[in-house]
Amino acid sequence: MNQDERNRLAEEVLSNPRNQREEVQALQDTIYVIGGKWKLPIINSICNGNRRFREIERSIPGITTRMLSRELKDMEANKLVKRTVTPTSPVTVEYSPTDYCYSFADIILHMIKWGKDHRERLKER
Amino acid sequence: MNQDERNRLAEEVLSNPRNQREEVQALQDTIYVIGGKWKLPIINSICNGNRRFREIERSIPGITTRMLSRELKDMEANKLVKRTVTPTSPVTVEYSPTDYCYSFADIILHMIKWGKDHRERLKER
DNA sequence: GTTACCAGTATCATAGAGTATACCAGCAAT
DNA sequence: ATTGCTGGTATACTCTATGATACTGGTAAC
Repeated sequence: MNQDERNRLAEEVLSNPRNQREEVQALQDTIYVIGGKWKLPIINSICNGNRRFREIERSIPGITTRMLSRELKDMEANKLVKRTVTPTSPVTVEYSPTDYCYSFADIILHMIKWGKDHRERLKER
Repeated sequence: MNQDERNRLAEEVLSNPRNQREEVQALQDTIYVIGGKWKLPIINSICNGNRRFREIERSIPGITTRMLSRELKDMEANKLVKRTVTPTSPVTVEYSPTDYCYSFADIILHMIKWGKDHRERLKER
């Protein structure tokens, strides 16, 4: 992201000093939806093409079956993912991203970038 | 953020499918640093020009003195903010953002934008 | 018939994130 | 002398997000 682009976004997003309250609100709303340790990694995994439960599970080191199950339910309720069951035998379950889910792409990309830069910075010492 | 810009960022950040692990790592590192309910609102507040303890506190509805105190200590230890004491009487304490702190600007801007868009979406129903 | 994969659920335990409330010393203004 | 500001601490409590472990019912492969 270059400075021009950042300025444009800042101008679009940040209104005037008076609306700081509104901005904090917006920030906290977002944190509420994608907060916690696993939601963003899950969104990222599904947006990266993982669809099946175990596939998603394996793609996220450290997550437990229980947490994945809970988060996916939560995210399905919030229309972040779509759960499709195909009645093969045994049943095939697929999770797919919604448009809503993709609306976090920018945030996730920036967070991945930050994390990578962070590692680099640590290495340099 | 337009599609071109997004593609450029995606290309820069997302390597190839083989490095999904690394991406999850990067994402989780970032979540670890700015996770929780208050860190991002605090960073945002300080980057917006708030400097004094009570000033920051008042700018973030709902936060308690204790949480702000804890988080600021944590963030100072992690070089996210700088604490300056001026020996006036009584002493004046100022918190100021470091460059490191500003490196979250993009993420915060996008999260504020997401939160605002989210509210709009809810209104429309 | 044993092992392994799928998509989960059930149960129990726990650290630590977050809340509530009160309090402190130093100073200024009324 | 009382109220209110500053920059916090202290104590006690709740609660929920997360972790660990085990289990299930169906299927297929060896």
